[in-house]
Amino acid sequence: MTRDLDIISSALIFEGLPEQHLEQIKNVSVSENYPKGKIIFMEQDEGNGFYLVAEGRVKIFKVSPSGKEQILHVFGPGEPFGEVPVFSGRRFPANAETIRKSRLLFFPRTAFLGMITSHPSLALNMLAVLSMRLRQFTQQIENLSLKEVPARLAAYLLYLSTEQESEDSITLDISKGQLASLLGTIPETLSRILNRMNKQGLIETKDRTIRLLNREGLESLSIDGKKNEVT
Amino acid sequence: MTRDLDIISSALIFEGLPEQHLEQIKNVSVSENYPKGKIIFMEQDEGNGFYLVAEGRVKIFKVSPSGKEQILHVFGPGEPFGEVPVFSGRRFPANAETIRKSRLLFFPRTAFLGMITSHPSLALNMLAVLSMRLRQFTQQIENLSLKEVPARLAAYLLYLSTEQESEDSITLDISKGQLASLLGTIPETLSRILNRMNKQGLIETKDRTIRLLNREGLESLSIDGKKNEVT
DNA sequence: ACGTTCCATTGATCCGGGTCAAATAATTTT
DNA sequence: AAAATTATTTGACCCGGATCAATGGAACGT
Repeated sequence: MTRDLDIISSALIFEGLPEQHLEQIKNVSVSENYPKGKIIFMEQDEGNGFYLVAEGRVKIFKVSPSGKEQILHVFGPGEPFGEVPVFSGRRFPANAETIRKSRLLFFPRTAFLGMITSHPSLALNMLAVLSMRLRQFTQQIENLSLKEVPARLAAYLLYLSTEQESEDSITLDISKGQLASLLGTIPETLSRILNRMNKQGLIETKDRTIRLLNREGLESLSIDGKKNEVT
Repeated sequence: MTRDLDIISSALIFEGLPEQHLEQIKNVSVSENYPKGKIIFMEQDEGNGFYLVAEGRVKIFKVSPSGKEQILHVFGPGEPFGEVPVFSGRRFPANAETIRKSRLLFFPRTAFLGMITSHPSLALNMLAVLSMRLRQFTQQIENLSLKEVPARLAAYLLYLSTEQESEDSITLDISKGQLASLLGTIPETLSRILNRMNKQGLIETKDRTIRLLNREGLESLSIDGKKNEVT
C-alpha cells in the first residue's frame, strides 16, 4: 500500500506546497477502503468533504430514469473528486462508485476550507484543478453534441495513446461497457464501431489491447468525422 | 450606463468583500464596449484575463467543422466568463461572442492573481463560481446524453420560469435559433417540438412569449420524457 | 471442472432528429 | 414603404444509433 504522504505529495492538487504543509494536510485526511462496485456517494447527497484516490479507480456518473448511464469521469490515483459541494454549498450533482477495489483519502470540508484561507497557493491549485475540469467538460459537451460516435472513439483512442506513452499499442483501462458509457453510447454500438474500424485498417483489437495502425486516419476521423479520403 | 462599482458590488463573484477592496478591484478592471455579434475571443486564443458582463449579453459556444453550433452558456450582467485560462494556464476552450450590444469589464490575469493571494475570500468566491459552473455542465451533459429534445426544452422552460418570477408566462431572452443551439439541436427541430407542445396543451406560444399551461406535464416530460399519462 | 453470472458480439428493426428545400414571417436597411 | 436580409416554420426524406433478441465467451464462486 502506498503511503498517504506519497499520494498527497504526488497529487497535482497539492503540487508546490512545502513539506510541512503536506504533513498538515495528511493529518486532516481520513483513509477509507472500498471494495469494487461500491457507491461512494449519490447525486443529491450532502457533501461534507472531498476525496482523493489513493489506490484503485472511481467513476463519476449520471443515470437516466430508463437506466442508461453516462460516465463523466474516471479517476485514478492522485486525482481528487467530489469537490463541487465543498465550494458551491450545494449537493452532489452526480454519483460516484468504485470500479475497482480502492483506497480513498477523505478531506473534511471545514478543515480543508480552513487550510485554504491560510495557504493561498492551495486555493490556486484548487482553482487550477476545477478549471481543468471545466475544460474537460467543455470537450465532452462538444463530443456529445457535435461529433458522432466514431469520432468520439477515435478522439478517445488518441487521447489514451498520449496518456500511455506506448508507441502505437494501447490498453483500455476500463471495460468496453464502461467505455461505451463514457462516450455516451451503448456497448452494442461501440462493438460495431470497433469492428468497422478494424475492417477499415484503422486499428487492430485484441481484447483490451488496441493497436493504432493509422494515426492520420484516426486524427482526421476524430476531427471532421471522415476517415482520410484518398484525393 | 450602470456604474462599474455597482456592477462589481452586485456580482456574486465579489460578494461579501469589503467596500475598500471592491474599489481596488474596480481599479484593475478595464471597461470595453462591443457591438452586437462581435467576437470577444476564440477557442485556442491565449487568455490574459477574464471578463465580467456589465451590460448586454454574451454567448460561449463551440462550432463543429460542418458549422453546427453548441452554446455552452449565455451570460448577462454580473456574470464573469473566460476564467479558465487564468487558472489552468491553458488556452480558451471555446469561443465568446456578444449577442447584444454589450459593455464588459476586463480583469487582467496577473493583477487578479495578485489580489487573490492577499484576499482569500476572493479565492473562495471564485471557487464557488467555478463549482457552480461545473454543476451546470454536469446538467448539460446529462441533458445531451440522457434526455431527448422535448425533455430538454421542458426543463429549460421550467428553469426560465424560476429565473423570471412570472406566474406562468415567460419570455425568451434569446432567439429561437440560439435556444436550439443551447439545447443541442437545430431550429427546425425546436420549431416542430414547440408546435407539438402547443397541440398537447402544455404551452401556448406567441412570438417570444410562452405561457406554461401545464406545469405538471412539463415537469414529468422533463424528467422521464413522458407527458403525464392518464392512468 | 462446472454451472452461474456477467460481458461482448452480431443481426433485425425502429425511431428521433438531422438534412435539404421551400415558403412565410419578421427585421433591418436604404 | 419597398427592398433586402435574416429568422421561423413546414414538408419530404434519410441516417446514425438505440432497442430488442439471441448467441458465444470469459470470469468467478463453490
